[in-house]
Amino acid sequence: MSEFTSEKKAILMEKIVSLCKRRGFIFQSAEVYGGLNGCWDYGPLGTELKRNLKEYWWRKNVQEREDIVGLDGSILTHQAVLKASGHVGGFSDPMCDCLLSKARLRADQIPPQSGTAHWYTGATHAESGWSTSHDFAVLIQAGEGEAKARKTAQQYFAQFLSDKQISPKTLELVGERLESVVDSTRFNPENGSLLTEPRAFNLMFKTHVGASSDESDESTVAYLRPETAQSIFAQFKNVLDSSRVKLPFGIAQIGKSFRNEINPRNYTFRSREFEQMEIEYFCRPEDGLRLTDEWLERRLTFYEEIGIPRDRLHIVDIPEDERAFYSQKTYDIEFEFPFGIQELEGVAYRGDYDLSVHQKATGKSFEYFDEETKEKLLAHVVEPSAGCDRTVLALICQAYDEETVTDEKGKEETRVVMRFSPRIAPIKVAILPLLKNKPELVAKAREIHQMLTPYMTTFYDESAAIGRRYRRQDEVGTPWCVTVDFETLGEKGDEWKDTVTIRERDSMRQERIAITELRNYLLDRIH
RNA sequence: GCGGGUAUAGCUUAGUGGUAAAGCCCUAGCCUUCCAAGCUAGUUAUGUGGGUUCGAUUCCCACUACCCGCUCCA
Repeated sequence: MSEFTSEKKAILMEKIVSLCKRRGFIFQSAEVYGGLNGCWDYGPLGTELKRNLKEYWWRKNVQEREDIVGLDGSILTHQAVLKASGHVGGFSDPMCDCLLSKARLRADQIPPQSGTAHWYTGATHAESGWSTSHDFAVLIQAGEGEAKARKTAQQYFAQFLSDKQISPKTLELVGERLESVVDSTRFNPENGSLLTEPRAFNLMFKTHVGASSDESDESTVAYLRPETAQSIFAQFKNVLDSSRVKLPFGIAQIGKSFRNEINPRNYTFRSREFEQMEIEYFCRPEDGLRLTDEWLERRLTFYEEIGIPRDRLHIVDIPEDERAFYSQKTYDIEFEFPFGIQELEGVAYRGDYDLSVHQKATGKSFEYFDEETKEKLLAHVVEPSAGCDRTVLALICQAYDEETVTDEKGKEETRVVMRFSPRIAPIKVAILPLLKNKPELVAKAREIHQMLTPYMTTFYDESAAIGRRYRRQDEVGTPWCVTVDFETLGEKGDEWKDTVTIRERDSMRQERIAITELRNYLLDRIH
C-alpha cells in the first residue's frame, strides 16, 4: 500500500467500504434512520470473520495455555471501580478553545507564558453605530510591540460584525486595562489570544441503575466500561482464590467497551462502541520488563498467524514522556491502513499501579502469597490490549486485492479477491454442482455439503455459471471451492468416481480429491 | 470541536422546477461439461424535517450521516 499515493489510498478505502456493504461485512448502525454517529453493525460475513478472530485469540491465549484463565465482566460498571482507576477524575482532558482562531488545545500542554495582558471589554464602530461587549485579552510578551494587542483584539471583535464589509482596523476598542502576568496558561502561544476556561470532556457513557432511580441521585450513577481491564483488576482476588493459579498468570477477557469519542473517524477504526481483547498478565516485579518483550513477540506471531505479515506492522517503543506515568514500558503495534499507520494493540507494563489503587480504595488486600518464598507481594502486570474491531478492519484491508486476469479470448478483467487466511475466512468452503439442471450433480453436492457443515462454515450455491460462482466466493474470501462434476458421478471412468474438483482461491488451481479425504484435507488447512 | 465537501436503486454513476435513466449486482425461468457466457421476465432509489412554489429530487434553511484537512485519541 505504501507505493500508492494518498488519492489512490482514498479510492482503495472507498472500494473496501463498498465491498463491505455489498457483501455483508459491515453496515452503518441504524442506517435506515439516518445512521448513528460512530456506531457500526457487522453483517453475516463480518460476524463470521469477527467470531473467527475472537475464537482464535481465545484458543491461543486461554485454552491452549495453562497459565491464563478467562473472565467475562459486566459492562455496567460500579462508579467506585472507575473512581479508583482514575477514569472518573482523569478520563478526560481539560481542553481550551482559542477565542480568536477556534483552535482547540489541551490545557496541560500549553507552555506557561509571561508578559503583559491587554484586556478589553468590547468594541464600537463609530460610523455605523455598531458595538459589541465581550471580555477579551491579548498577551504581549517581552519584545513584542503593543500594536499587536490592538490588532489581535480588533480581529477578535470583528467576528461579531454582521456587516462583513467593515474593516477590523476601523473598530474602536473599549475599556483597555493592563495586567502583568507570570507563567500563565490562559493564552494561546500561537497568537496571544485569550483561551476559554479549561473544560473537561469526560468520554465515559454515564447511566443510572434502577428503574425508578432519581437522575440527580449520584449514588445510582454507573458507567458503561471504557475498557475491559478494570473488571479483571476488581475480580483479581476472586480469580486467585477460585482457580488456584500461581504467578506468573494471566486473566483474559474479550468484550465491549464504550467511549464517547468527540470525533469518531476512519470507518470502524475509532468507534464509540468497540470490542477489546485484553490480557492482564500478573507477575513478580523483577519479571515485568522481560515479559513485556516476550508478549510483544507473542502478539506479533499471532498477527502473522491470522494473515497480517510482520512487515505491515510497525512497533513503536513509546518514549517515557509519552507513556502513562505508571508505565515503565509500552509498545504500540501499528498497522498500515489505507488511511494511515494506526494502532492495533498496546503492550504495556503497568507495574503494580492497578492493583495498588484498588487495594487502597477498598482497604482490602490484593496481595499474592508466594508459597515458595513465603512472602506477600503486590503483583505487577503486563497488559497486551488489542482492538478487536480494529483488527477485523486490518484483516479486511490486508485481504483486499485486485488482480488482472486474462480470459481465453485474451480479454482482460479485474478479479477482486479477499485473501483471508483460511483460519479466519468467514466461509471455509463452497460446494458447487457444476450444473444445476442435472439432478445427480445437485444431489451429490448437497450430500457433500451436509457432510461438511458440522465441521466448518460452508456455503452451497447452484445458481449461475460456475465461473461466476467462483468469483463470488473470491470476493468474500472463501479459500476453497469444491465442484461436483461428471467425473464425480463416474461418467468419465471408475478411477474418478467419488472424487471432486477442489479449486484454490489465490492460485485458481484445481486438483482432484476423493470425497472421503475432503474433510481432513480442509481441516488440516483451517486449524 | 473548527474548516471544506458529499448525499439519486444493494453497488457505481446519469439527469430534471412537471411520469427519474443506465450499467453492474440480485431474484425467477430457459440454456450451459470449469473461471463474472447468452436469452426472457422481475424487485429496488432522490438521507430527514421545514420553507418558497400550482408543483421541489432539483432552489433556500435546518438537522443527520459519511468523506477530506486540522484538532483529539486518556
